[in-house]
Amino acid sequence: MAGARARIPDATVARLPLYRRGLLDLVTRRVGTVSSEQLAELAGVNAAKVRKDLSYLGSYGTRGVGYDVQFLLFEIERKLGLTDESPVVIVGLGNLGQALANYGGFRDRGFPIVALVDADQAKVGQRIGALHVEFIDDLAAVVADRAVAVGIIATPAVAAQEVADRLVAAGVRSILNFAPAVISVPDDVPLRKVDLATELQILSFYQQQGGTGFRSQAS
Amino acid sequence: MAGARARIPDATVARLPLYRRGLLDLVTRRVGTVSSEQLAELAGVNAAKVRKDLSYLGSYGTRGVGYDVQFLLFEIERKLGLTDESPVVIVGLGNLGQALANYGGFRDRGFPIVALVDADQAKVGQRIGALHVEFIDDLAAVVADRAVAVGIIATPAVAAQEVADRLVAAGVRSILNFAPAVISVPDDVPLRKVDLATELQILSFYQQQGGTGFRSQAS
DNA sequence: GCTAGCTTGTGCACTTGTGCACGAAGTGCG
DNA sequence: CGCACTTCGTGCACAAGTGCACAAGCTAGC
Repeated sequence: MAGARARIPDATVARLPLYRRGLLDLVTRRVGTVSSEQLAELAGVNAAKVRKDLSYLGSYGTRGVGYDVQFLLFEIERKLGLTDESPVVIVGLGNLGQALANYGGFRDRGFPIVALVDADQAKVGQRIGALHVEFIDDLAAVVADRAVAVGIIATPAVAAQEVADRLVAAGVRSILNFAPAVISVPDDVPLRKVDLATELQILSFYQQQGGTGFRSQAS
Repeated sequence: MAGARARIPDATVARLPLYRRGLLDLVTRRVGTVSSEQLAELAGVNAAKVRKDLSYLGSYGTRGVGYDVQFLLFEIERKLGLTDESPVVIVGLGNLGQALANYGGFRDRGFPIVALVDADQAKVGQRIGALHVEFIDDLAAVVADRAVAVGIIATPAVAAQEVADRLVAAGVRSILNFAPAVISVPDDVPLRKVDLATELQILSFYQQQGGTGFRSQAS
């Protein structure tokens, strides 16, 4: 019974990309089926959790056999909404923004970067990778023309909220914030924050405490 | 009653850097005391959570008044182990590694990057920012000489585990992994993983579900 | 000193997440 | 066919995290 399952828990959603990566690995290795045990190994979690997580998607496994790699991969991608590409705009092209612009990992996984914008006229026109930097006032036009779905904020903290407002106004549907600032957006715009220094500080705590605690994970 | 409090919950540890950032903000604005309400606003969480989190550190507030900004900041930094700098080595200088090397946010927050290493001889000697790239076989010497405490893995996925092993062998005390791979390290080496594409996939899910879910946060 | 007004610290109930343990269901061999 | 074996799906108990609500404690004004 697949249709109309209960809501997928947040913790499970956060793990689906891990399973997806493991499955992609198996696909390239021409593996046809996988057990919860093996997938758990690949994703770095325990087998019971894998089975429970996957059961939220539907009953896609076969007892005594395991999960069909291709099919499961497809179902996970469908649930994650990765069937179509989601064009991305990066706002702010300091060091971090430039790096993200050059980082191939996004395009490979269905999130092509289609525009770069900055508020600094000195940066406008500059070429980074295959794109050139555009002026932030053109954001609305850029988003509309290229069907941009995701906005990445890589500006200094002080500019983050204003950029977020402009991204939302321009019609971007979700936002990933790298600026070390708390920003607020309407409830219907999913927002996530990544702060590299925060990660180091958390590591520092556990290291000081003498090791163990919070094995792996993040995101 | 400050001494020998119970263990600090993981969820609280993950928020301490947020409070710290808010407090730094207040310091520059010359604010002397702060209420849980205000700090909650700055950190993007609710006030009850702030109070409970801070109570794990000890009873550092004053009823009717709030928390002393300077003092609280100091206590949080002490608990996070940020009293001394933690030198960082970056392994792997592709796009992401180079970006991280140029990103000033680490040094500013007590994590100076003191070495860059790569397995590719063509990259060795190349200058990035104030540093030049060194060969990975010299890792142990580099770590020992410059008291490196943290290793950042920014290599392709296939190399991640081997690099992790070498970092641990060289004496690095904690690891931040940007490679899209699950790696394992000894229990006494704190490990965190950041995967940028994972974040986008999670956003994609909530966006597809029609907005709400998992407001802010990450890390 | 006393009262009015804040703000902290925490007990408690509730929600979410985790993982064991086991029944259900499928495979394959003799 | 029947049996041994594998592996999923899930009920259940426990652990962790959250947030309300309120008593305790502090300040300030008179």
